[in-house]
Amino acid sequence: MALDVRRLLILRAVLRAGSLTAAARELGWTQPAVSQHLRHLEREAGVPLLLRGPAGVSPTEAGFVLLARADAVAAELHAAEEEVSALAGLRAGRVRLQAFPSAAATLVPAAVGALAEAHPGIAVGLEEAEPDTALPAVLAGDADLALAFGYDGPPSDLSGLAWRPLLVEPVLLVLPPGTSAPPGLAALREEPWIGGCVRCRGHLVDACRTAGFDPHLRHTTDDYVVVQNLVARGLGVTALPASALAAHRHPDVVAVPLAELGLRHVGLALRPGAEAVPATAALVAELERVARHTAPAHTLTSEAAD
Amino acid sequence: MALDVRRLLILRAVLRAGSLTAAARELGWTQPAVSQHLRHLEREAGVPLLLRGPAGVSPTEAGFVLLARADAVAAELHAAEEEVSALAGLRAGRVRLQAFPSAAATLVPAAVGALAEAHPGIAVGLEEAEPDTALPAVLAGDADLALAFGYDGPPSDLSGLAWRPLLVEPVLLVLPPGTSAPPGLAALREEPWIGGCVRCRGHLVDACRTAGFDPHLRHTTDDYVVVQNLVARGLGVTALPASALAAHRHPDVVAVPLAELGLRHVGLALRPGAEAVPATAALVAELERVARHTAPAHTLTSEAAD
DNA sequence: CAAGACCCCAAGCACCGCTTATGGCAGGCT
DNA sequence: AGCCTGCCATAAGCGGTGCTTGGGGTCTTG
Repeated sequence: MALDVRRLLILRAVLRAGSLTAAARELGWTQPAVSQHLRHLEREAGVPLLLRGPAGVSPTEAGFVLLARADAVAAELHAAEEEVSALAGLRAGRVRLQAFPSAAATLVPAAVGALAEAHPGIAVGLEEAEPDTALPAVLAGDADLALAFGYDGPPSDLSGLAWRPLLVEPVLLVLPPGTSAPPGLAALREEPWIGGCVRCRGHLVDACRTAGFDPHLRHTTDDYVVVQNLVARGLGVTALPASALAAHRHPDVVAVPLAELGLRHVGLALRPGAEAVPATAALVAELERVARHTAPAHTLTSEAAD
Repeated sequence: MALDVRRLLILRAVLRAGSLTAAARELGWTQPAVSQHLRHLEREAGVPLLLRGPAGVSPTEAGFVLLARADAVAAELHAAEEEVSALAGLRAGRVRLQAFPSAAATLVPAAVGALAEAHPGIAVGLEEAEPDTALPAVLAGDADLALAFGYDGPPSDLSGLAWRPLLVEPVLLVLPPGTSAPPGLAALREEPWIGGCVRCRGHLVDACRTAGFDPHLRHTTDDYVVVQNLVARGLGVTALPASALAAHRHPDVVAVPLAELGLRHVGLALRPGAEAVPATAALVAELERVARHTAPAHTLTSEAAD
């Protein structure tokens, strides 16, 4: 009593063609092949579906009922092919991207803009999120792509995710106006420090400890505009990655590269296999292109020249 | 790019189960079987449909789209099975019956009534029609069943139709009140005759010619009530099959059997194969049952005893 | 009356599609 | 840490589905 869907579609072909022979021609088969399928289908149905006449076949009531259902199935199938074809051809698709603030301000608009121009059907949804929330979101399937970072290497909590590095950028010391570049981090041991996001703060403390002191964290904000305003007023010193300064640069603060602050590795995290999804792949490619073009400016620009 | 419907349903099972292994269990297969089907489906689609994780799979956008389509297909399939099952179980169905007047007045109501009681879901549509129109209607598919007749044998124009005999009935001479049974047809050569339907008229003329004369056909009507009223007024004589008299019997006319008038063969015409359609078969069986019970009354009743 | 259309049936064979067997990978338990 | 147990993929083998060819029957058509 379980009907075979394929045979339902064969029945449809037969009824549309008007005879088994004609249907077989359309399907590229021989007539007995169609005949056997219909016999099976009739056995499954338990009811005759066709009346065989000398000039072709005509549906019984059951055949007519199944024809209507088969038409609906064929329509669904056709629609499915259309939709998948649109997804494969980048005429449709949706990518949910989570990115940390400074990347959301620099890389993302350029990449998403270029993608929107090349493929208007692709809808990119951006959500600003630090790696600590973005990576689990991708893992849980709540996002397709996370623009994340790690210090001195990829993020450590990439369990089950693939990592595609985009760029490596220096971390710069950010000092109040008029300050001259210190010889090293240890020279700033008595200064009040401004901490950024969780991950950045942790890295800053690590770097200071390596330099031999625990920094006095007087202020904490993950907003790179706020940070620079505080520094500009002389209320503290801090460290910022190059891209944060590229996103916004307070004209008065002094930014100098310092090897002790290490490097920030920016990249994309996605679930294994997701790179083969066309829309995702297109956005990844666009982000990689943008990163290639902007990375040299970040990594090579000597901010000390300011 | 042509998607296989069955694989669509397999994808559905996988996404509902959450993993290939679980889906395989549900389908009664092994895991690699499901894995291969999905690989084929993804190749057909040209797009990844699933992201494989360590704890099962989750759909990509394309997979999600196909899932929705597969759900619709499954729903259609299920509905198709329901409908066919109802047809097979006589819980639904429609039979278009064409019957000649006297059968429509006797056999049909009894049979259709019994069928309606036994299977309320079966809808019988009756159309009154002489064999000359009923048989072509069945052949053309405009009717499922024709209650028809032939004189001295089944109808001659059964090209391509199957014939199921129901009963054989005598044709009776119908005479005005007070008339006594004539020795033979030839004794009525000078009487004014009343002709019935085309086929009946033809048979009457044939019988008279065999008896050696051409009958004077003064009146013509296929309505057996009208015929008897004319006879009752002494306006002519005629011949009527037993079932016409069973349907309506004018109290005054005299009806006597006469071998020269031959026998009328009543039966069912249907397209070959149609007897296997449950609803049709049920009506056929009911008609045969009714005919078996009423036929002896017709054939054996001596109307001359009136 | 033969030719051509339609159908069914039977037998053969190829390939699809399932199975078994094996390996890799990630997470969770002891 | 190391094993164990999920998960999935791959490869090889084999059975059965499902196609083909070949032949026969019936009804319409020229």
